[in-house]
Amino acid sequence: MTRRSGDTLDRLYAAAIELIGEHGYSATTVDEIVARAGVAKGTVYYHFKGKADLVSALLEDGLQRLAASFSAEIEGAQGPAEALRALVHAELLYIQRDQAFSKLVMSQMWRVDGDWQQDLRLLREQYVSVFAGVIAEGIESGAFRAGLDAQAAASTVFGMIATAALDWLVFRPEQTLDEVEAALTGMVLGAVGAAG
Amino acid sequence: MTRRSGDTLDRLYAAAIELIGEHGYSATTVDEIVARAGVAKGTVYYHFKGKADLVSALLEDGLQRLAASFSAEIEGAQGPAEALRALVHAELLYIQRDQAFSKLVMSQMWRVDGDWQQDLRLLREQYVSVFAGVIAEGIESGAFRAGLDAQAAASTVFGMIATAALDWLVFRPEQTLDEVEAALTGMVLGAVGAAG
Amino acid sequence: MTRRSGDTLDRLYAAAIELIGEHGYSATTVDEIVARAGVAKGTVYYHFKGKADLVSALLEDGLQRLAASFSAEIEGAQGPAEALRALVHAELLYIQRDQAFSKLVMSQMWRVDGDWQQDLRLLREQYVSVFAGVIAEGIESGAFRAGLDAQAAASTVFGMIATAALDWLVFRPEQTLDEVEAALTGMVLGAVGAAG
Amino acid sequence: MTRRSGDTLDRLYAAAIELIGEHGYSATTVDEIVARAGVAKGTVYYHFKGKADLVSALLEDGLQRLAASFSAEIEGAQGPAEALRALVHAELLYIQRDQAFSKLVMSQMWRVDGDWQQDLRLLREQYVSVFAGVIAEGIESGAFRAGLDAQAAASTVFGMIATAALDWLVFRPEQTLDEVEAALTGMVLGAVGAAG
DNA sequence: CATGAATGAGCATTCATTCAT
DNA sequence: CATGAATGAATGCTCATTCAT
Repeated sequence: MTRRSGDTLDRLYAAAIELIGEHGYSATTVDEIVARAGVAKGTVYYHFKGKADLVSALLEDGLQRLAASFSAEIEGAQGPAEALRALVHAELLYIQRDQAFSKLVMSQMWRVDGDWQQDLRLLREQYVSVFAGVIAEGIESGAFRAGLDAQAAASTVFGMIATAALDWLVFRPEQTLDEVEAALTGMVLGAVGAAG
Repeated sequence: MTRRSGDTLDRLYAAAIELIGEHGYSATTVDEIVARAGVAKGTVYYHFKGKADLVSALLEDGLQRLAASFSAEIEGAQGPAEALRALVHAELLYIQRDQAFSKLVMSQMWRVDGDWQQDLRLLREQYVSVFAGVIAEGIESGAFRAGLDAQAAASTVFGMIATAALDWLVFRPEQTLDEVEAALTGMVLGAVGAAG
Repeated sequence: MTRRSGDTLDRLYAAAIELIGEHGYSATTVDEIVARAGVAKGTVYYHFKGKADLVSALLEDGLQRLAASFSAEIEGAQGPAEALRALVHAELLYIQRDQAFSKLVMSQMWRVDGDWQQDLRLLREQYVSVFAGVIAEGIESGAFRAGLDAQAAASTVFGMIATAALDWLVFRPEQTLDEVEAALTGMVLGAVGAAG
Repeated sequence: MTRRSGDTLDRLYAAAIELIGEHGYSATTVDEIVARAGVAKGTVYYHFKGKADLVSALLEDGLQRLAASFSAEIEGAQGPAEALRALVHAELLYIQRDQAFSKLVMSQMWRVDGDWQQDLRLLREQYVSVFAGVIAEGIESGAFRAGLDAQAAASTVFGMIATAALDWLVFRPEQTLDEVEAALTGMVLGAVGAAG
C-alpha cells in the first residue's frame, strides 16, 4: 500500500505536511505544494488520485513512523510508571521533530467529515491503545489509581501531552525539551495516580 | 426577504460557528453560512469586511461568553482544589454546550498565520490565566505540588480538559457528563499534586 | 428640467463629478459618491432614478455652465480672429476650473453606448457649433483659409484645445495659464490660416 | 475545449482591446473577454495576474506596434514639413486600423490612478517625442514658427490628430481617409507655422 | 426629505483537475 | 515518469437598488 518512487514522493510529502500543518488542508493549494516540492503540477495527479489522496497517503506514512518510534520506546521499560515516562518522552520528541505533522493531526482530529477521517481515527487509536495498554497494566499492578477507565485515561493523557507539547513549541519555544519533559512527566504520573 | 433586524448578527454568528466547527474555516463557504442564517449574502459584507472579519468578530463574542461563564464559577469556591473542580465543571459544561465553537478554537489554536490569530491568542490567555491563578494559589498554600510552573501547568490542564471533553463528545458520546467529570477531576487534581 | 433642492444636490453633483472625473463612471461607486457628499445612500435614489440618472442630470448642469461661459465670451469680440482668441481663453479657463468635469467628458466622448451618450452628443454639439459659427464667419470674411470645412475644423480646434489643456493640467502643471494660452492661441490661429 | 496554443494571448489581446475600446475598462467583464476570445475564464488568470495585468500587457503590446509604424514612416521624409505630413498620415492610418485601441488610450489618458497608468505615460511619451523631434528640427531650420515650444506643440498636434481622427470615425464616418487627411494636414502645418 | 440595513445578481478571482505532449 | 497550458465550477466579494422607518 505504501508508495515509493525515488524522492519525488518524499518531496511532495514533506511539502504537503509543512504547508498543511501551517495553514490547514483546505487553505493549502496544490500549486503551493508543488512549488515547494519543486515538481510540476501534473506530477501530483500522476501519482495520486487527487489532493485528498495525497494527504491520505501522507497520513499512512506518518502513522508508520509514529508506530515505529513508539514501540521502540516501551521495550525494556521497567514497569508501567517507567513505560509511561518513556511514552511521554517519545511523544514529546516525536512532536518536536514532526511538528508540522502534529499540527495537522490536531487540527483535523475532531472533524466529522473529510475523506481521510478514517485514516486519522486509525492513527489516533494507534496512539491511544499504546497508552491504554500501559495504563491498564498499571491499574492491575496497583501502581496506578484503581477505578481509572484505561481507555478514557489514555485519551486524556494523550491530549495532555499533545497540547502541552504544541503549547510549548508555539507559545514558549524558549524552554528546553528537558524542562518541559520533567514538568509534564510529573503531571502525567500524578494524573494516573502513580505513587510518586 | 427577511427584514427583522437586531438578531441578524446573532444568526450569522450561530451559523458560522456551527459550520466552521464542523468543517473548518476554509472549507466553510459564505454561501453555506448565509443559507443557514437565512440572510442574503451581501449582508455579511454589509456588517463585516469579509469572511475572516466575521470569524474575528465571532471569536471576540465567544471570548466574552466564556469569560463570563468562568468568572461566575470560581466565585465562592472554598480553596484552590474546590476552585479547580469548579473550573473542570465549567469548562466541560461550556464545551458541551458550545461544542462547535470549541472545535473551531482547537482546530485553529496552533496555526501561525491567519487574520484572527490575534483574537485566538487573547482567548487562550483568558482561559489559561484563570487556571494559572488558581494553580498559583494552590502552590502557595501548599495544596498543590511545590515546584510546579503555574503557567505551564495551566496550559496543560486546559489541554487535558479540552481534549478529554472533545474526545468524549466525538468518540464516546454515550458517557454522561457526570461520569466524565468524575474521572477527569480525579486526573486533574492528581496532575497538580492535590492531596487526594 | 433642472432639479434644485437646497445644497444636497449640489454636493452630490460635486462629489460625482470629482470621482467620475478621476476614476471613470463604472469605477465610481454610489457608496463613494455619497460618502464624499456626506449624505446617505438612499438620498441618491430619492432624487434620481439611479446612478446613470444622476450623471445625466449632472451633465445637463455642466452643459449650462459651459454654454453660459461661452456665449458671454464671444460677445463684443472684434471679428473672427478675436472671437477665436476669446474662445481659446474661455475653454482653457473652463477646463482649468472644471477639470474633473472635463476629464469625465473626454473619457466618455467616443463611447458608443451608455445611457447618457445622448447628453454628451448635445454637449459636444454645443461646444463645436460655437466654434463652427466663428470659423464659418472667418472663412466668409476671408480672415481664415478658404476651403476649410467649418464643421470639421471646429471639431479639430476643439480637440486641440481640450487635449492641450488636459496635457497641461496633468503633465505640465508648472506652466501658467498665460503661457499655455499664448502658445495655444498661436497654433489655433495658424491652424485656421488666420493672417498673422 | 480549445487546445491550440500560441495564439491564446493574441486572441485575448484582440478581444480585450475591442471590448474595452467600446465600453471602457470597468464596464468590460472578463466573461465577455474570454467569450469573444474563445478561451476559458481561468486562462486569463493562468497567463496574467488579473484583469488589470492583462490590460497592462496589452498596452505594452500596442506600444510596440505603434512605435514600429511611426519610425518606419519618418524615414526618407524630405525635411520637417514632409515628416510632419508623414506622421499625420501614419497616425490617422494607425487610429483607423486600431480604432479600438485608440479609444481605449484616449479614454484612459488623463486618469490619475489605475494600475497601468505607468504604461500609458510611456506610450504617450513615445508618441509625443517623435512629433517633438520633427517639430524641433523644423524650428531650427526655420521651416516652422520660431518661439514654438516643441514639447507642448507636439502634445497639441498629437491631440489635434487624435481627436480629429476619432471624431471622423465616430461622428462622420462617411468621409474618406484622403479628405480627412488633406484637411487635417493643412491645419497641422498651419498650427506649427509652416510656410504654406 | 432623508436614512441605512438588507438584498441578490453579477463580478473578479481561485484552484483542483484534465490531457496532449 | 513527468510536464504545464488550459479548463470551468465554485468562491469571496461588490455594488446598484429597494424599502421600512
